[in-house]
Amino acid sequence: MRLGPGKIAPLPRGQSALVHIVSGAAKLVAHAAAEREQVTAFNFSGDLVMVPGSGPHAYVLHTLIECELTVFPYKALRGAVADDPAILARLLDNCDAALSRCREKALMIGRKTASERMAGFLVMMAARIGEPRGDAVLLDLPMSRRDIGDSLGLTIETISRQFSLLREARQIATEGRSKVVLLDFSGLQERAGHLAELGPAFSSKFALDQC
Amino acid sequence: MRLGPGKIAPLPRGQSALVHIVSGAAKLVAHAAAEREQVTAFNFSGDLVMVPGSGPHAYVLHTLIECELTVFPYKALRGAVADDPAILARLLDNCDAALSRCREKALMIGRKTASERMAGFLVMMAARIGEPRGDAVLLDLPMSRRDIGDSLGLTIETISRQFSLLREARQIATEGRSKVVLLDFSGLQERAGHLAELGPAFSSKFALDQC
DNA sequence: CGTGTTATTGAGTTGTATCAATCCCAGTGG
DNA sequence: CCACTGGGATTGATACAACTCAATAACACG
Repeated sequence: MRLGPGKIAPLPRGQSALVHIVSGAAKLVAHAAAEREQVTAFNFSGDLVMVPGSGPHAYVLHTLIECELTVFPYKALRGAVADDPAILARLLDNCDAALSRCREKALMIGRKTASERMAGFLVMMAARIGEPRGDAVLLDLPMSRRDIGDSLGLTIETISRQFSLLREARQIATEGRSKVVLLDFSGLQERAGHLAELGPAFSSKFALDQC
Repeated sequence: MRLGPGKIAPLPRGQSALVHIVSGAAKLVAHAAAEREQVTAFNFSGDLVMVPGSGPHAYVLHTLIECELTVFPYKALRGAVADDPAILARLLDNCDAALSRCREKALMIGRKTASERMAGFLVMMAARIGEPRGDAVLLDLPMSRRDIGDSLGLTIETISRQFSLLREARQIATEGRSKVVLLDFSGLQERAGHLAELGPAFSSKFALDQC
């Protein structure tokens, strides 16, 4: 399946789906109420995303840029591989990594300031899609300020102000709407309040989804 | 392993552990910084909890009341069952349920008001440890106001004020510090902003952990 | 080079945190 | 059985971080 940017992935209704992002970038969105959305995860090429089909809130997978997707109805897939230890183990490791990231996200949203969340987001994105440029890291973010806000539990205005503060602090530089240069990576980690480096669950490999 | 109330479960350092709560109740705590903790999950008898051993923040399992625990070093367990599809499938389903709950929690913390979070918490706890009493549901909460606050990303004072508001609204009644009677369950669901009933991932069975 | 969308910046408001007193229970010992 | 006691809970007053509303600026696209 190929989708243009800003599209909603057509998934089977009423049941969970496992989506493989062959290429592109997407966001998994939970709908809390009208005009109140929470971005559960950002996903990039190679990721496997579990999209819940039932529960107290509705989930939707939005493309950020053009995407190639492969969609599996989860229940059927789960039944078909019930006696294939290799695939089960792979799914388990993916799910475990996604759980770790989701917990980190809950901690970030629940107990961190806007400044700490912003720095944590940039460090996380650097681990996912950052390209080293000497001492600095180059990021080309496919998501809007609104998406970042919906991911961190903040408003677009607060995101924008945090970008401005980080620019003033000379920890980042921005080029256009989407490009960000992380000039002081260790400073950002410190600002994020991280105790240690990000582990394997936060890198690109074996990612069921990203937070 | 048997532990009294308010104890920290002794787990192997530097590696992840899978803990089976044979009996009792516990909380999984993430340490953001001094005096800033996030309760990642509450767990009750029968639960399997994954306690991450590495990552950007430190995790600890605290008992709330007396507990019997069985601790497995996760890496060793994961290696030992690598070709056992039944156990892998069980772990996968547990992990999947935990991920669903953690996502709901992230949504709750990121995009809901104190009132909605409090109602959501009570509905969630009712699904876990509630006892029906005619139209009402009886809850005996093993955790303190501080624990609830650390779980919902709020302070003890805000939790206390929300309890008072719910009492004034005649949606709950309280007896002593720990007992809560949910007098208007559907009203609480509505207040929580839930679109549908809680699904199987939120009941007691097959719970890797609770949010 | 318009034109519409997204981002930035400013001013003012608000929900929750913080600080500070009580108050109330659950143990403990008399 | 009941006073004592200490930690948790409640309530009130105030502060502040982030939200909301509003106006301008910057970018991307045709």
